[in-house]
Amino acid sequence: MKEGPDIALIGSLIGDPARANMLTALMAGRALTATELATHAGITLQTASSHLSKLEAGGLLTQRKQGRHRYFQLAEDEVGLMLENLMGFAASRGMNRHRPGPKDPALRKARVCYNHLAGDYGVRMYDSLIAEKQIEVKGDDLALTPAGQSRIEALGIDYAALKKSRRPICRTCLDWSERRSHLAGSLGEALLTLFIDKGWAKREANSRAIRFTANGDKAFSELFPQ
Amino acid sequence: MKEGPDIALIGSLIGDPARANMLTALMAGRALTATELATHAGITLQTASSHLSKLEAGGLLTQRKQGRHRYFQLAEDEVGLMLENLMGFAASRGMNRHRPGPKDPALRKARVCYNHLAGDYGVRMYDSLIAEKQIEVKGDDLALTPAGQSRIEALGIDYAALKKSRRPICRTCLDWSERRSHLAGSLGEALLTLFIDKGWAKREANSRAIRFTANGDKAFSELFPQ
DNA sequence: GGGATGCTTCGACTACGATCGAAGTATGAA
DNA sequence: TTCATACTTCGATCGTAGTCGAAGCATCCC
Repeated sequence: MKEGPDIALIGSLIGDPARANMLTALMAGRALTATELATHAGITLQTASSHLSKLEAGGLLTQRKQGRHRYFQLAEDEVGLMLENLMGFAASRGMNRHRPGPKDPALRKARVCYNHLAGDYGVRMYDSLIAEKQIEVKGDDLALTPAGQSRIEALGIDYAALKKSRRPICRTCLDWSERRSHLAGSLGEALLTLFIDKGWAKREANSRAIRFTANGDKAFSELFPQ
Repeated sequence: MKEGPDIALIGSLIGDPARANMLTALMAGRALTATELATHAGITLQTASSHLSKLEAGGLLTQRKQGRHRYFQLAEDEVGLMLENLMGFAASRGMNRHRPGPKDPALRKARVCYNHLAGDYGVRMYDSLIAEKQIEVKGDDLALTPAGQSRIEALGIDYAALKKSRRPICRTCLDWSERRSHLAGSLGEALLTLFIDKGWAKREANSRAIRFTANGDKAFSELFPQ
């Protein structure tokens, strides 16, 4: 009895609809203010404030003060991974809050998973990187090969900077729409940033969806052939 | 707003301490009766009954009637995997219900994860199988190699029977104590059953811990060298 | 300074869900 | 049949957590 870690604590944190909405909104990767999160959850600012402090106490969120705003975001990569995993499970049980709407296909095609690319595009990129041996599965985690390293540097990603951080560079994340792995970690983040900086892809407002431009689509397909 | 699957539903199911205790108890893999689960959770039978019907409605549990008993167990492999994943997250946040006690080391050494072996032994077995190319990572999932197939048949496992089932034979599961992968799926289950049938290992009562005998220890090390 | 805006804290209300006693159903044993 | 066990359903109670109004800080702008 009473063995192991306390899953009830996290469960209850996620279990409240208002908090779940906030977390889902934060899965889009942007840091959001308390007011924004309140409207996302459909509650008043006071209530949101109380929820946010609980989520922060539980280690799911961190806040940054900037002027008179407080920006909240998911505390670490692990939080995003855990949430995506839960979403996958919920989706597999048919626990959907909405009948699949017009937005759904866009989300399945390409979306933000906290800070990296997910959906069909995310999986395609991952598969391509594996097939071309630029990343490889090493025991339990993912590693960048020398070939992969020079490749991403050619793209303009600062490998040294990635390496300096304590965060893992590569890591897998389970996709709830595709039910397949895609690339997370600081490299996953850097790649998504790159696509956006280059103007290949754009985030849709108030959504996790990512829209690729015609050029971006072409460039992406060339970079990551099927 | 309101995108994606409803994580609040599962969250709230897991979020109640009584239900979390029941689920944790069921992670030991045995099917338990309502009365047993009630004592595990420290509540009366009536309350337990209400919780159990909720968990069943949520698709986390299934029940089997046997005489006047009702045996409850986790609905599918996915449920166990999801719970172990949550435990891993909770453990990483230091959310423990108890100060690490005397039982803790035993659990870390070898324990049941729903229906397969986890802990140090589970990870060792997994690593060994990979190193000897008896299972291999194939894209996103695990596959038994021809060498692995004849190997497990030599051990007395009915490969044809495993293959017939719709369940995946091999699959990875994230270990919350080791933070590494170990082998789940029907093969994982068959192997654990084998160890117990051969008398190499024994389940401890009312615990997820598994105790290997001296002989079992030796046999295990020979079968799965480091 | 004065007046927004953004957010937190306090206090009170409310509703939902966990809880258990009591009664009801089903299975098994004698 | 009768009694015992295993469990469910009903009904009532009770606590707690979510909710918001009002007031209190903090920051920024003019």
